[in-house]
Amino acid sequence: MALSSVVPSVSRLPKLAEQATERPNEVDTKSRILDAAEELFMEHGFEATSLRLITTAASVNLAAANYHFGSKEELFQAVLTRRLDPMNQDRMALLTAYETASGGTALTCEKIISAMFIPALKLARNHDQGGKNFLRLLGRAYADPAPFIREFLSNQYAAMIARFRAAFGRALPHLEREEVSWRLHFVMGALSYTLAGTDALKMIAQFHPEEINNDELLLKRLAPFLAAGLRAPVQATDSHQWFQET
Amino acid sequence: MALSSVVPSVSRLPKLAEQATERPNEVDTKSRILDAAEELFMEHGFEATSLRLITTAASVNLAAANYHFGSKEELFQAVLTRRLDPMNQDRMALLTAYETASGGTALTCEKIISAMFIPALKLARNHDQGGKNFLRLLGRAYADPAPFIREFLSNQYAAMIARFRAAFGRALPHLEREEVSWRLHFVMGALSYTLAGTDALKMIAQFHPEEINNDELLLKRLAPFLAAGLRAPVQATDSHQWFQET
DNA sequence: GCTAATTTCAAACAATCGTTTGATTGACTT
DNA sequence: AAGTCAATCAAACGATTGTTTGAAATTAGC
Repeated sequence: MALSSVVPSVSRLPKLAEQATERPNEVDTKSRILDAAEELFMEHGFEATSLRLITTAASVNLAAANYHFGSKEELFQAVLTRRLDPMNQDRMALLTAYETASGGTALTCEKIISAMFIPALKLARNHDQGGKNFLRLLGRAYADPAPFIREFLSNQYAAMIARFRAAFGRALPHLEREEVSWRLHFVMGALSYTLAGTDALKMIAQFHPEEINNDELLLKRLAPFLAAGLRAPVQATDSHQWFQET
Repeated sequence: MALSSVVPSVSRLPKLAEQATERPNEVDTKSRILDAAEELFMEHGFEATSLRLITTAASVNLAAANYHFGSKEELFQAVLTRRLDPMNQDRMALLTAYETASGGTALTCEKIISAMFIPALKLARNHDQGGKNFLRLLGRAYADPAPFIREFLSNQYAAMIARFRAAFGRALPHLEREEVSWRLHFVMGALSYTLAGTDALKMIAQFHPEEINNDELLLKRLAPFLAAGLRAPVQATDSHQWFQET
């Protein structure tokens, strides 16, 4: 917070021109902290993860976390932005590509859902970068009550949500704007819950213990479910069919 | 933990036969702690809520929390059990009532979803008991990474989940067991995410600022979405229609 | 009214938290 | 070679955490 520079210079990073064959996993302190923090925040949550746990796992000094990121909250935000920002950029770029390819005709729900999920899937496949850990961390962050987390995510997602709400509105012209907002909300809910929870992983292990590419299997189950929900007929406002006891 | 009795006797609870007109909100220490903990756990999460915050809000001594509940974790579990156990009992009882009423014919998805949601709705309507706070707390707990929370919820939900999975299996005979498990998982996800998040409340305030009975409006949007998703056609296992780039 | 059990209370416990400090290291510029 | 500046380090900061203690207060049983 009172740090002189959140982005310090690169004078002493990797001993400069060291032999590349020396140690392949040797990266700068900043990235080591981010990697360790990503895994530990996912495993224990924000409050329950101490900076000492993170810096020990990263094999760096305790003060390095505050030096490079300012505070624990800023470190958490840095962990999220590192992957979340590119992913949402990919989502919007893919949606734009679909729309220009289709000419003037409205996109199908399937296409729009693909534009949301393919970038997430691509991130999850980045095993060398621990992308799968990040998706679970993201799902947890979405349910975290801390105000600074909710504000941060709200800002990060605002542009993408607005973009996809407009696309769904064109794909489902018979739905009023409010209904489209609700259904997009439910889509995001089922997605983040599935990515965050451990239950989904348990189910995959139960039914397909040999399966490696978990996330594609997961989204292949989720996508038809969501597309059908999006296309559901609207419920009459005064209807009580759902809530009569018998 | 090392307490002599987690369930102490009732020797000094409400000053015994005090005048009922004295103070209507005068309840025993144990309930005061539970009420304050329910609200504060929902607002700040488990780790970020200190026992001093809880006991101060409840106007009781700090040591009373450990005396009556043993530990902070046991207090959290007590907060959950107090409402979760009766709600899940209600859900299963309602499902049984529907099944006996229908004779031998299988229930519709709408009926089964009703059996899941009506008890939750009934709990949310208990304004004198702060039931709405509890539903949001429950949704947050479902995304909490703490192992003792996940184990506890898994045990609490196991019987109900198994009961409803069987009902959905009979309602959707064309789906294989694995697919039914997945879709039930997605239903639980959209529900808990919607109940836990603040976004849903913001949307209600945005579109219906005058509306009071928020939860019924919310579930009236959610139920058709989920029912359509449950009835969605199955996706071919080798199909790639969802994930091709163009 | 007396004893025993239960509950409340103020105070302290050891441990851990995020953050800061000041010195030291090492690579760069001039 | 001297000096500059970013980076690392051990150590400590004050504050807060969950939990425990032992005495005081209140109630229940007889």
